[in-house]
This record gives sequence, C-alpha cells and structure tokens, in this order.
Amino acid sequence: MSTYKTEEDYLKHYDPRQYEQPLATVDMAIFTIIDQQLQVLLVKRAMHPAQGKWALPGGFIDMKQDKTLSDTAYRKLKEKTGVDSPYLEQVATFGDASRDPRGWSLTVAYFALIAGDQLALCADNRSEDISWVPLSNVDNFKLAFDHARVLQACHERMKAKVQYTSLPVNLMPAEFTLGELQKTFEILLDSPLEKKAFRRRMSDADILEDTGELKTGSSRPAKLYRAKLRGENHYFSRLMEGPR
Amino acid sequence: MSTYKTEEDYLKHYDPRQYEQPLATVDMAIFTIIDQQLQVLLVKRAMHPAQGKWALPGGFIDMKQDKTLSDTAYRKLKEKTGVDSPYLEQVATFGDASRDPRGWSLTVAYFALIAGDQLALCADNRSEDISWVPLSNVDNFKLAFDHARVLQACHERMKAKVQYTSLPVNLMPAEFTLGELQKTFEILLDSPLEKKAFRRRMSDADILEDTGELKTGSSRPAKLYRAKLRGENHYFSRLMEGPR
DNA sequence: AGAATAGTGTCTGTTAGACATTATGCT
DNA sequence: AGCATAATGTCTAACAGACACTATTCT
Repeated sequence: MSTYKTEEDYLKHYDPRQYEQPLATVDMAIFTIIDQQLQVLLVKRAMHPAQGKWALPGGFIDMKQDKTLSDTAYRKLKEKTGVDSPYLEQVATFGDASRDPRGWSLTVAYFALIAGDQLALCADNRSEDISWVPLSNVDNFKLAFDHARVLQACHERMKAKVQYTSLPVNLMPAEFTLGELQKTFEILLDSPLEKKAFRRRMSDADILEDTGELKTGSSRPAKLYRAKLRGENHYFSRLMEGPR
Repeated sequence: MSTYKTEEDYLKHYDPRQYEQPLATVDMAIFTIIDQQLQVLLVKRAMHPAQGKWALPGGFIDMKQDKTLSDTAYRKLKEKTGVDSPYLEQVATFGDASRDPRGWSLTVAYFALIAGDQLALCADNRSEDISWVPLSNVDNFKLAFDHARVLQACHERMKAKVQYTSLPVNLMPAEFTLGELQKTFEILLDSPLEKKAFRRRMSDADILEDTGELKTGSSRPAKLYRAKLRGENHYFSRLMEGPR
C-alpha cells in the first residue's frame, strides 16, 4: 500500500527526477527512390558523440514540443526534408546500456517513405552534411551508434511489407502508370515481377483509380492512376513471389 | 561544431541529468490458454498512480539490473509468473505527454506466450492482486493508463501472426497431438479451421517431429509430436483463412 | 515500317477448402 | 457393436506464374 492517501497527494509529492531515466530518442530511416535506386537519408553528426560519423536522422524527444512519440518523428522528418506528410511507420525500439556512450539509452525506430513528387522540396537541403545514399552503398558508411542495426531492421520491415501490402504506392507521385508502380515494387524488392500477375493483383485489390488521363512518351501512352486512399495499405492474402 | 576537442572530453563533462527524459517502462501482455480460452495476466496496482486498478504487468527499466530492454521484459515476466523462457516479442512503443499522470512517458509493449506445461509454475502466484483473465472478459476491467490500447495492440499483433506463422506452437506443452495444436490455433484465431488443410499445412512446413509415442484417450490414439525448434516461427506464404 | 512499351488472353501448376472415407482405440 | 476421434483420399475452385499475343504511339 502506498503511503499517500490519494493520487493527487501522491502526484503532488512526485518528483520525476527521483529516478534517472534512460535517454530516449527517435531515429528514422527515410527512404525514397532516386535514379531507379532505393536511397536512405543520412546525416553527418555535427556534435559529439560520434562527431563526424554518418547516422540516421533523429534526436531526443522534446517533452515541451512533442505531444506524442510520432510528433518527434514528424518533427525530425520535417527538419531534415521539409516534407510533412510522408508515410510513417514505427518499426521497433532498441535499448541497452552500451549503444550510446552517454549511458543507458533507447531509440524508437521509424521508417518513412517520401514520394517522388515531394522530393523537390528537400533538394535545397542537400548540403555537405546530409545526403541521400543508395542502400547498396550504405555498407561503405560506418554508421554511428547501432544505426547499422537499426537501419537493417527498418529495411527488412519495409521489404517484408512490400511482399504482402500495397506499401510502394506511398512512394509514388500523385499520378502514375502501372508500369511505374511495378518498377517501384521491383526496386524495393530488388527482384523482377511478372507483369500480368502484378496487374491482376492491383486490379483485384481495387486500390487504384483511373484518372482518365494518359501519360505519353516514346511509345504507347499508358493510363494514369491515382491511389484511392493514401497512407493506408491494402493487405494481400498471399505474398508477392516473383519468378521462381 | 562542438566546443569539446575530443569525445572523451565531451563525455567527461556530460551530465545525463542535464535534460529531463521521459519515464520509460516496459509493459507486457502475457498470454496463455486455460479452460480452452485465451487468457491474459493482469495485476492489481498496489501503489499510486492508478492504485487499485488492474493493469498489464510491467514496470520501469532498471538501469542497474537490466543490460537491455528485453532484460526488463524477462525480469518482469519472471517476477510475475516464475517462467523464464517464454516466447517473447516486442510489439510497439507508446509514448505521449498524458498517458501517465506523472508526466511524459513511454512504454515498450511486449507480448509473451506461456506454454501449458509451464503454467503450473505460477499457480502459487495467483493471489488476490494478480489474475488470469479471459480475453473475452477483459472489457469488464477498466485498465489503468492506456493499457486497454496497449493490450489491444498486443492481441492484434498476436492474432495476425497466427494467420501466417507457426506461433501457436509456443503455447503447446513439450509433446502434443495435431488435434490439440489445431484447437490452439482455433482458440487464438477465434475461428474454426479445416482439419485436412491444417494438417497439410503443418506437414508441408516440416516443423514437427513425430515422437513415436501415442496419446491414448477415449477414442483412437493420436500421434504425439514435438516442435523441431522452439522459439522460432515458421512463416507461411499464405494466410490461414478458415472456412469461407 | 520498326521500335518500344501498354495492355490482354489463356494455359498450367499449386494449393487451400470441402467433405467423404477409412482407421483404430474405447466402453 | 457402436461411438468418438484420428488420419487420409480426392475433387474443386481460386489464383499466381508463364508467356504469347494484340494495341497504340513515336521516330
């Protein structure tokens, strides 16, 4: 039994500084496609610890500014990219005594997808200390803290979801062709897909809307579609398998 | 640029109390099957805040005792149930300014599955203030904090995984029949399954081992199986759908 | 015309659902 | 024998993979 009569009484005497808490941060893997390649945003750390090392964008929860955990994620994302309505998904939380030299720390990892047509917004941010890096090249960066592990978890979760949801739609501009959408799936999965099977799957899912317009190019024009609902994924009952 | 020359220098002057951190806890939904029903362990809070209310077992990360986040989860689980090698999976982290009256807090939610044959261990723990509650009855408990939401997330994740993994094997005793395993799937999914489809699925997955023994009862004896590997799940490429 | 990409028709193999049938122990 | 449950045989519907074929625009 508590020594306080009421909860108000207890709270009046409660000092949050009584017990030291772990450091709490949010880190995120922000993915986009540039030059037909999956890329992730990395920042070069300006301050200690791990000064000069590349890391996932992120930072401490600001108990003043952030009402919720995802506020922290959205705030960091806005700071780094200027984008404010990406697809955002929490992946996992990593916490232990040694991942940060400042002490016991935990980080809540998110991944974000930024559509091609939002990318222009953050072009001016491409300074020396912030850069899109192809995932195929990320091994050449010695990431700070345990960010290699965090990034891997984000990448794996994202790839897994591409196999059974319509997740890649979130990387598309407002209007796109089925060919472009398929290409996006293929880049994320790093594996080719059958055209007919892919189109059947999309058609059965009923998640796309014909705009009535056509995209003309160097060959037969393709129908332009838009997503019926953005931000929400459709779940398929089978995995997308690709050629055997 | 930092004002410190080296990282050592920076760390020497670093005071973790400089910035107040959110309260960090681990909460868990511990599931088992009793009386052919899915049940979850709830504890009655002995202390403020939310004194007297029922809640998911959990508590603060102990930076002294716990090397990692999952250490906290295992420690709490051991304290409440006596079980020390359950199936344990992190679900999500919930954090905001208002979920705990003491201030900005976050909780990392886990779910655990306890096999039938480990249950005896915690029978003596069934005191007034800790109890297995059928999930169908949990709505009658006004859970503390945001634990209703946390429990719901744990339950949904668990149910979803039953549809495409061999997760329910972790709720089985060391040896079991296919009929018993199917019954466990059905309890978790809250939906009947086709016997032949179920057995074909298990057989194709090649995750069970015939013990050579039989379980006799009031009718034809059934073969006893054991899991080839405990703690690891098999992933199916299709969802288990049940009758249409 | 020929290149290039969009879009469709259709065959096949795999597998889950349905349900009938056989098997084997118990009382 | 008759009941109860275990275990299997087998038909069918659904659907993904494969790939050929047609369609439409551009140069």
